[in-house]
Amino acid sequence: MLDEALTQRSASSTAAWLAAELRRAIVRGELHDGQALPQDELAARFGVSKIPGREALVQLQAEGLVTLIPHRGATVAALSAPEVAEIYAMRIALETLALRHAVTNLTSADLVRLEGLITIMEDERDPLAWSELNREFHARLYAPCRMPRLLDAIQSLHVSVQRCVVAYLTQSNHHREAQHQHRLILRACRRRDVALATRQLSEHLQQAADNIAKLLTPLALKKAAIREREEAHARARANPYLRANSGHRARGRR
Amino acid sequence: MLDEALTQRSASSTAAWLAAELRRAIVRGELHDGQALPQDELAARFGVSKIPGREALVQLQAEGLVTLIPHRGATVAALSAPEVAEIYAMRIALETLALRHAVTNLTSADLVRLEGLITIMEDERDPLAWSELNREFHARLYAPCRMPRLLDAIQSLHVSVQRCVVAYLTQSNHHREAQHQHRLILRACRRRDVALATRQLSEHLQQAADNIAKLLTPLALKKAAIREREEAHARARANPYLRANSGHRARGRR
DNA sequence: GCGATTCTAATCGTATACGCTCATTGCGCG
DNA sequence: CGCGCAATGAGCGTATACGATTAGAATCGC
Repeated sequence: MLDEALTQRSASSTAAWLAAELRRAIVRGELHDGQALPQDELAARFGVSKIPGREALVQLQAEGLVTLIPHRGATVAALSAPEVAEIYAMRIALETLALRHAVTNLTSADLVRLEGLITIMEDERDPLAWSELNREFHARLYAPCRMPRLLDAIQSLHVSVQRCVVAYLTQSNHHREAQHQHRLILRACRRRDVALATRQLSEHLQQAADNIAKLLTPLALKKAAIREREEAHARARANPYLRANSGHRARGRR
Repeated sequence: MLDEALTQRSASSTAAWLAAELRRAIVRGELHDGQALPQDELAARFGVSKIPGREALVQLQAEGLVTLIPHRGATVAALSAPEVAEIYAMRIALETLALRHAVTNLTSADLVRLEGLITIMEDERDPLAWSELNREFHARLYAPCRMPRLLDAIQSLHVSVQRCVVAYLTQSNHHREAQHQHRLILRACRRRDVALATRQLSEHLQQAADNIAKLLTPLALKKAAIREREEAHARARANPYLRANSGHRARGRR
C-alpha cells in the first residue's frame, strides 16, 4: 500500500515521478474512467505539494490520459468506443510507418530478442504483465526505425488504450491469436518483406480494435450503471479513489 | 512591443495564455532554435509568477516545441533535418488517414469554403500569414473526419514545422506550386476520389519536406555559425531573448 | 604550468499561503 | 409545487519564499 511512496524516485523531478505513478495506476485500472483527481488528494496521497501534482496532470493531459478542465479539476480520461477506434486507426497509420522504416535496420540480434520476448509471453498468464510485454515487443520491433518522435507518439497511443487491452484480456484470452500474429509479423520481418509485415501488423491491430470495440459497448453501459450507483455513495466516502484507507472518518452522523 | 501584454488573456488560465504566446513567438521565429528560456525572464517579461510559466513550458514540451531538461532550464527545440523528415513522414501517415475519413463527409459548403481559402491565399504575400492560412486550409480539409485526437495530433505536428515552412517561404516562393497542389487535392475530394486525393496529398507533403530538407542543411550550418558568434557576446547581455531591455546589469569587473 | 577540487552564484524545483472561480444548497418568488 | 437566484463552501489557480542542484570560476596541489 505504501509501494508508491517507497518506489525509487528515480525520476529527477517529483512531477515526472508522479506522472509515472499515475500513469501506471490508470493503466492498471486502479483509477477508473471519469474518476476525479483532486489536487489536494494527490498531494496528500504522495506526501508532496500541489505544484508537482499539477505539472504531472498537465503532462498526462498531453498524453491523453486525463482531462483537465480549468477551475473544475482533473478526471481520468474516459475512452468511448469511437475514440478507441480512432486511436487504433492512428496506431495502424503510425506503427506501419515505423515498421516500414525499421524492417531494413533490424539486426539478427534484434530478431533473436524479439523471438525471446514471444517465448516469455507464451507463459505469462497475468493480463497486465502480458500487456506490458506486448508493449515492449512492439516498441522493440519499431525501435530500429530511428525516429524518436514517432516512437514517442506510438508509445503514448499504446498507453492510452492499454487499459482497454488489459480489461479485454482479463475476460477473453486473446493471447493465443496475438501470439500467432506476432510470429507472423516477425517472420515477415526476418524475410525483409516490408509489404507483408505491414499488412499483417495492420490486420493484427485492426482485429484487436474490433475485439475491444465489441467488448466496450456493453462494458460502457455496465460501467455507467456502476458509476450511477457509486455516485450515490460518493459523498459519504472520504477518499474517492483510494482503496480502504481505513475509512474511519465521517462515519457518524447517525 | 507590449502587444503580448495587451493581448486579450482570453484563455481561462494564465498558463494556457502564456503557452499560446510562446507558441506564436516560436512559430514567428522571434525565438530562434536553441534559445534559452529562463523561468525568471519569462515571469518578468509577462508580469506573472514562475508557476504558470513552468506549466506553459511543460505543455509546449509535450507539443515538441521546447526541450525541458531538469535543473538545466528550457530551450527552444532545435529541429534537425532528420527530425523534419520524421515529422513530415508522420504528417503524411496521419493526414492521409484523416483525409481518407474526411472525403466522405465533406459537404458542399465545406468545399466552397476551402475554395474561398485558396482564393484568399492567392493574394497573400506575407509568408507568416500565408502559412497560417495554409494551416487553416489543411485543418478545414481534415475536420470532417470527426476524429478529435487525430486532428489535435496533426495540428501539433503542423505547428512544429511551421517555423521551417515560414523560413522556407521567406526566400523561395513555394506559393505557386502549393496553390496548384491544393487545387488538385480539392478537385479529387469533390469527385470523392479518395485514392487520388490521398496520393496527391502525400506528394504535396513529400515535396514540401524535400524542399525544406534542401534548405535546412546549409541553413543549419549558417545558424550554427551565428550561434557561435552570438554566444561570445551572450554573457554581456542581460536579457538573452528580449530586444533592448537596457542591459545595465553585471557590466563591471572589467 | 596544468589539472583537480572547492567555492560561489545563478537558477531550478518545491512548499506554504492567499485570492478567486465554480458547484451546490437554501430561500424566495411565480 | 417548480423554477430562478443568492449565499456558502470546496477546490482550483497564482504569488511569494525557501531549499536543492548544477554550472562556472578561482584556488590549491602536483
